[in-house]
Amino acid sequence: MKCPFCGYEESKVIDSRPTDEGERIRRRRECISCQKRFTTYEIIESVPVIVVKKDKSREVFDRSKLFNGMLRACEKRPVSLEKIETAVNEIEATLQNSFDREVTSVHIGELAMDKLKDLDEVAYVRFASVYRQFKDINTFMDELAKLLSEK
Amino acid sequence: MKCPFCGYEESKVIDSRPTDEGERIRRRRECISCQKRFTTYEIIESVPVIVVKKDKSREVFDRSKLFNGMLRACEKRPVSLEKIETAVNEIEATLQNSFDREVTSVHIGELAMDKLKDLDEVAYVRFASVYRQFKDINTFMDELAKLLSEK
DNA sequence: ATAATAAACACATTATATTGTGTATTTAAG
DNA sequence: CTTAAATACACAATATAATGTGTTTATTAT
Repeated sequence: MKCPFCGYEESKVIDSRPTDEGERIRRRRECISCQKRFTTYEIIESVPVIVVKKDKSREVFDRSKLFNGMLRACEKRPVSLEKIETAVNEIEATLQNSFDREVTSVHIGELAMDKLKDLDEVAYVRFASVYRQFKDINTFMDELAKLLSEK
Repeated sequence: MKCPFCGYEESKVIDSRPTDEGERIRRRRECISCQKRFTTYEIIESVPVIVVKKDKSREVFDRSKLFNGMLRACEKRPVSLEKIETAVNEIEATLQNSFDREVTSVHIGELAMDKLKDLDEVAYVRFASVYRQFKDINTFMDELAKLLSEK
């Protein structure tokens, strides 16, 4: 590993300890060239889940959006909140455990539909028909208008 | 290192490569217990940078705040997560390499705007408008008009 | 569409990191 | 101000990671 002080490309480990109950490894390194010491951490690759929509735009996965979408689909249907919550938990876990950094909105929609299919057929059909989103420059203009009016 | 899947506390390295010109080490690990694989990165400990805000109050530089601000600006825009991440990395590196332990929030905002200008004009205008809090509304509208006419 | 780049995978050989034990020092908390 | 926790440091014995080479797949750019 490159030395942060002199930029030399080799350093050796002089101490190595697990931290945070094994979640990380802290290493103390020493530069081969300048002998200066520094600390490093080995961490598990962070996987922020990003949703890629049909128009290729991206946004952070929002659990509550998914929850609300599924809840709307289940309106006046015999599906308990607990069941929806469980379904959302399972979908979220699926996204976290997949090592894809980006997931398509279509894929999430499919996961949601799979769950709804098992929960309630009517809710499933509703969701399937509503799961469409179009965003363009007009959305942007709306946001701007809102910001301007606040001023 | 603890397995992110089953939580078992031992895993072994099956591949190890330097990345980013030796700035990091990427390792591919396999859980001793469940055999599932995951990726880790060894990175140099970040030296805390202090941000001086407009009201002269100070706080530790929070990378994720900058990331989120830029991500918000890019919301529903065709800017990949990787590009934002790269921009944030470069800004963070700039801050780390500056000799000053303290940086103004204004300076960070300018660095972010410079990056966004190259990534996406709409994102840039959004960020700039929020960041400058509409001090010069006409300049802002001019930029917007320019963007719309290009469409 | 395709070329270039990066990540994932495999495997063998060499070299280096890990771990226990112990002390000292710094940092955070009461 | 004192104590607990985390970090830094040292060293020796053992186990594991690093590296070269090469193939495959996935991602990004042209």
